[in-house]
Amino acid sequence: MDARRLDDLFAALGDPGRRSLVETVAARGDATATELAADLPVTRQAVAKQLTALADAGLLRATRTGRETRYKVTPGPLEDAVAWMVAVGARWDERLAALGRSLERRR
Amino acid sequence: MDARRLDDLFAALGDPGRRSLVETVAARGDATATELAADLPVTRQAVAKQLTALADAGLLRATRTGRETRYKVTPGPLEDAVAWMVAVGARWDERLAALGRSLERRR
DNA sequence: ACTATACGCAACTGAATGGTTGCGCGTCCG
DNA sequence: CGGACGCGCAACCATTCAGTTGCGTATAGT
Repeated sequence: MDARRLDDLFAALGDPGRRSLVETVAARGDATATELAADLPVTRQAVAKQLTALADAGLLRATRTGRETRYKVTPGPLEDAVAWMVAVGARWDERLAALGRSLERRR
Repeated sequence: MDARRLDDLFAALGDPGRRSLVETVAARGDATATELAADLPVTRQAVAKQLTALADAGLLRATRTGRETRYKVTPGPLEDAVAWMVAVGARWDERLAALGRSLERRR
């Protein structure tokens, strides 16, 4: 488990605004910075910054086609985060332990 | 799912130092601020602040006995975080979807 | 009783960060 | 070709926050 990657991942998820962005992108399937900014009280650049941060964390993937760059969800890193939580909490929580076994089985 | 609680939770987990603290407490079973600060290049107050932040997020529970307050892990909130990740990523990742089904079954 | 220990609270400082504005560059379309 | 659209980069500002120092208080041990 790469600790450095987990750092970026959790830090990215730590901000409510960024987490909300991930939710919206997930709901839409994909989206651009300007599209997302249209429904938010912030500028496009602010959203773009957050999106690049999320992309750096591995949560989103940017694909530039023509003059627009679309972002979509790449849920792989979420598994690492889940794995960390299970590793920490399994000892004290039976449901997390069960989840850990389920995760292990699927590997 | 309480969004407010998730905010505190992810924000608490977002800091590498704090996450490391959770790991150490989990490994020891329980610990005090001074104990943890002894192995770290920071002061006790710094650690104490982080511990109270983690306690506010619901990840740790403080128990004062005599003149010392011991912290231990309360993994319940981690399930909420896992649930959020599953909700976001299940559509794009079969393993997360499977995890979601497993989580649902256990409810 | 006296000292050492362990803690919490408050004020301060420096760094990180979210947001803004301004600008320049590539891309689509009339 | 020329204007509009979409994006990224850079500088700047305000806020937040982690960490420190200092102090007061309660508990444990001698």
